[in-house]
Amino acid sequence: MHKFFMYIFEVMANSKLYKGSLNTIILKLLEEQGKMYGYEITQKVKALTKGELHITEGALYPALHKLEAGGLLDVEVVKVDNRLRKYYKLTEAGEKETVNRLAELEEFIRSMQQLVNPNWSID
Amino acid sequence: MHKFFMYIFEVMANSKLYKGSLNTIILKLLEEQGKMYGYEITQKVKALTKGELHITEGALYPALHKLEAGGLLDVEVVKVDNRLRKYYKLTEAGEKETVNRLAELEEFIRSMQQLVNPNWSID
DNA sequence: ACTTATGCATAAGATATTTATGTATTCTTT
DNA sequence: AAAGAATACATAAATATCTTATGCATAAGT
Repeated sequence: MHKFFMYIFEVMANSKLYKGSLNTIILKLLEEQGKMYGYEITQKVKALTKGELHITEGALYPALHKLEAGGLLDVEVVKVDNRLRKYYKLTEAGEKETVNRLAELEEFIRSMQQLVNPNWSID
Repeated sequence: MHKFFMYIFEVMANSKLYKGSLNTIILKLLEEQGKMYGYEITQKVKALTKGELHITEGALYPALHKLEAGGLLDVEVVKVDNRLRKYYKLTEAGEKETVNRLAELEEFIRSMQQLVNPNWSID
């Protein structure tokens, strides 16, 4: 792709990822997909959100390591085409935590809609 | 209220405020209400979200000061019952910025729903 | 050959929040 | 009347989460 268009795309794709949502996104994707590796997650998020949300590697990899350290994820290292892939999947604890995080996120979204879209609220 | 029940309430009300959303909440409330003071904002958010979202003072006051310093808010100090109130309202720049922030937030919510609620997505 | 894409990683810096205090007045309950 | 709770502001230290920058290495495209 030409550099100019890449620049344009960069600017367009600069939609904010609200802090705290990354872990929930990771957990949810793993719940759906079974297992994924880091790079795959970044691409999947781009695809699902049509380029709106951009997961940076500097955020993703530390997050994966932390989730693993916290016992929510298991890793399996695989070599494909002479390159490493680290496949992550939910542990049992991870599955339970995913339910909680999703409930929290949905609650947050509901709350935000009450604030932002007050015609839905009672008062 | 008894300390035990306050504790219980504290725990219950511990729903996460995703980082980055506070400024947008402030701007949106001011857009709706015209003018508000800090303490009023904390109470309004509690009321609108039925206790789900809890804006801490340690986050709110610095945020208000920064929005003011950035030219998005104007202040008016009023003495009521021998106590100070600092009423904030949107400047013209603040009104414009509110539109942008709300659009960003709605875009974020849309993206999250695509991720969390994939039955709405195309693929 | 050179660039882009794939795939991992980490460190430094920025930023937004929580937690912990602090001050002071008024209202409510015992 | 005393004590606690609510009202109203504020700030500093600690923590968390992210961006930006950088690094390494292989494969694929141009």
